[in-house]
Amino acid sequence: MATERYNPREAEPRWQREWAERGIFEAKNGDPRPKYYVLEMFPYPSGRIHIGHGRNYVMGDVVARFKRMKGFNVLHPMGWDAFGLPAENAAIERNSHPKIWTYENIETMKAQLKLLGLSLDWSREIATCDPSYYAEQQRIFVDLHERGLAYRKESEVNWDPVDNTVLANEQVIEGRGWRSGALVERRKLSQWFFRITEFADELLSALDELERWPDKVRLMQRNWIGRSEGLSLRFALDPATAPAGTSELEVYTTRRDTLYGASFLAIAANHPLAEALGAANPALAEFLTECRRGGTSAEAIETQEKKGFDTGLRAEHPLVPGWMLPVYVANFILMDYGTGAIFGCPAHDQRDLDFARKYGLPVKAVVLPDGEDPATFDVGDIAFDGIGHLFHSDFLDGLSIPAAKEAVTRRLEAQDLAGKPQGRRQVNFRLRDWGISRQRYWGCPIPIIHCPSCGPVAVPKADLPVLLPDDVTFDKPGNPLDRHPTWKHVACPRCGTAAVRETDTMDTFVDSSWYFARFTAAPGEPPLTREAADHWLPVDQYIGGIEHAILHLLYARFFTRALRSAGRISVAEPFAGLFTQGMIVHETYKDTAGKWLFPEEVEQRDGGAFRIGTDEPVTVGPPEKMSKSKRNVVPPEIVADTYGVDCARWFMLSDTPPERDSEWTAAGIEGAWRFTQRLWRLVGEAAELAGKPDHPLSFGPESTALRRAAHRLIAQVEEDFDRLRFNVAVARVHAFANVFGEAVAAARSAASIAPDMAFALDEAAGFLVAAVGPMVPHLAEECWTVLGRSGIAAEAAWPHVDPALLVDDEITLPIQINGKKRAEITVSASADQAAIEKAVLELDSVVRALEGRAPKKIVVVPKRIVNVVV
RNA sequence: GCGGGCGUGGCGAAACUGGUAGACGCAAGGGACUUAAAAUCCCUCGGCCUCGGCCAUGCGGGUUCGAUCCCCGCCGCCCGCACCA
Repeated sequence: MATERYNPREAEPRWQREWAERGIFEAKNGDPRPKYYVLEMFPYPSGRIHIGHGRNYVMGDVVARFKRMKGFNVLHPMGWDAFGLPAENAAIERNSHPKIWTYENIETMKAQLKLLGLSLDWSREIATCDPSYYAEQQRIFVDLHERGLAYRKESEVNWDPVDNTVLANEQVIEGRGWRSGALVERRKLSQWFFRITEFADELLSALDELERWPDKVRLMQRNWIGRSEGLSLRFALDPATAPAGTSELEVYTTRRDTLYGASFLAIAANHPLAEALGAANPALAEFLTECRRGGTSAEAIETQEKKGFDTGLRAEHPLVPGWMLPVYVANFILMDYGTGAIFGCPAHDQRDLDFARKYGLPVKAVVLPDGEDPATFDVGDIAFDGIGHLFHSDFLDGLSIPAAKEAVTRRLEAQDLAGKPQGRRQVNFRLRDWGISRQRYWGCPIPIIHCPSCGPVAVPKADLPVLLPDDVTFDKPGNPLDRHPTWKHVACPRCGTAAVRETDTMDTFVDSSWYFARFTAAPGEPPLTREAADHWLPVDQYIGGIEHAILHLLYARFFTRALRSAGRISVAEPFAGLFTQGMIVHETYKDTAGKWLFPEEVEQRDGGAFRIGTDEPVTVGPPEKMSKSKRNVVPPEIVADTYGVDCARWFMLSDTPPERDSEWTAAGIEGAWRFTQRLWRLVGEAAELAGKPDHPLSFGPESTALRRAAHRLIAQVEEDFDRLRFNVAVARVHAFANVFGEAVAAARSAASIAPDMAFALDEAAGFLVAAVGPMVPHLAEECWTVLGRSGIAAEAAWPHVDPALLVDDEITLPIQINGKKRAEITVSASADQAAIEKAVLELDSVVRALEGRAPKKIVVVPKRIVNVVV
């Protein structure tokens, strides 16, 4: 009997060796088959992985293996996002070197990933900290620098006082550093930037074409880019109040329709005009200082009072000569958005209203909600920002908001102020250029040399790479590169005088902005060739966490466009399909002393939880994201040893939709174990019963029914894989296993097995193995052997479905009376509507339900339902 | 505050995006095999009753022959953004 247990501990390593020896997962660039590029977001080598990290790799692996079976030349690579701060922190702690820590972790994690039986092309493995990787990144930087896409400017930056480095806006979450969690401070520094705003419009409009991206991510990016259409409008300043040499003030507004409701102008505290006025006004200067003290944290902003200071400056309303508006400095105006100045219309903007009430400024409504009486309408304390029509607005009266916006824009475009149109249409973006300078050692050096006479000069490509020096110390705070005795001192490549290297390194998000392109180069090829990149890109299916919805995914999109404009590649978008998977969560356990316990230390019985060994009661907490600190982690090694990785893979794919969080439970993994064993038994038994069958001349009803189920299984699972609905695919396999199990049981108890049934059993077993192959690849190989198939399962073709077997010749239709199901009828699939109606009306249950009444109408939806209406 | 999503048995979930609500699994209960256990197999499993029905997809309306699905109004969770003019 072939019913001995399947032993994954023996079989899994054996098949992994076999795959590696055959090299079947190594993609070839010249392969004539259609390409398919599947990629999971590459990991940061932080130490060890737990089973929670495995989910997206397993999902990607199912796709990769499935597409391989479908005949694609699949690229499924893996690498390491290896630069970053934790390595430096670890180096400080252990008095070691970031490189040592990083490469040790890579080794550990690589072994763990290999344990999962992933069909990865390890021949293309990369680590971003490898000089061969960052050398190319430096060349790209130089290319972008030449095109003005990388530039340097003095700017106020987000400073993380714990990590001692600068953060991009995207990396500040609720006023705190995304990694350290420290409250971010503002500092002024000279920084390198990537001109992502150059592509703001493209990055926004191209989102519409990313149809295989989640709507949620597209929306988040859309909001982040934050396009607004408005009017840039210059106000003439009253010469009597304006500082010398200043005659006008430019504001940006989207609500130019409400211009007749204006009651003040406000400028940012760091607006040049505010600074000029402050020079002559000590009280104002003091107010400006106070504004600068304000924190940028969410709490600080929320609780911060809206404060203003009347500068005494007066500006003339552009549409009403002689109407003078006061100019305030206000602490809520941002210098880096628009022009750093606004006009306030309190009636139709809540913030302006609060400000106006506080400083006793007029509130004049100019948009009337439809249906309101103009004589009695009053905004009170809630500004009206809804839809309505203009009133109290001269030539705009009666216009809708969009019409009024257009009318005002036309008028001000035509109106002259100091020889130029007073207003001009302007599109603004919330998106800021990407600051990439980091005052860290363990990153890609920025290939720039600062010369006292030439200024910043790019390192000539012939001199690249700028290598990180190994001999650095971490005993003092600050950047080790900066205090290295010799590294930064070089001659200016242009004039030869003594100069210094840029000691900042690049944000590690730069490293991950092009790694998918780096993978397209075959081993031995140059790191980024247009030919290879154009062949493989875009990535057909990208898989990773939702937490990268903005940061990584926006940067990678920008970088791809930047590479294209530098002539390095031809594609504009890096990822054609994106999938954001949910996390694996696990209950948490605490002992009586409040110490976290690992799941393997806890036993659950009799409705309680107890510590194994001591029997001490354990407090069970709700499922949370697996994390080392809470110890609610499951190491892959333990799962592999106990159940095998196929079992873990099966469990990870079962039950929960892949985009949702999934709970890891002991009962769940047990269930997966039972099913994998059942698969093994069923296939083994079928193989034994069927022998080596020939194709029979005809099929009886039983064998046909089994074949229908098997062919339908393949068709359905194929669709499920294409839509990444792994949980549904698993359910279909279960359902088929039930059908198949009955057929096997019937065959077992039969006196003899007819040739058609022998064939059907063998075919069904093969289809079942093919369907589960991408999910449980090791088990599939064992089954493949048992079935006596040639070759190996990983290289097998996806089964061919006979379309004739997908259509039933009889169908069962539910029958509703007035929309409620009352009966069923089985008819020939070719029965026409009249025949169905007739048959339905003759049914006992229908006759009874009609109680002698004549049906008003009968709705027959072909192949779906019959509804009799009385 | 703005934007978005989600509410289906004890639990995870399905339901061809308007057509038999609860597929499939987990847990639970009962049974078979066994000296016993494990393993395996079979049955039951949304609620209520008069065993033929009635009520059930967060709540209340609506559209439709027919609504988990579409529309309107609530309630409750979750996520993103956050002084963006």
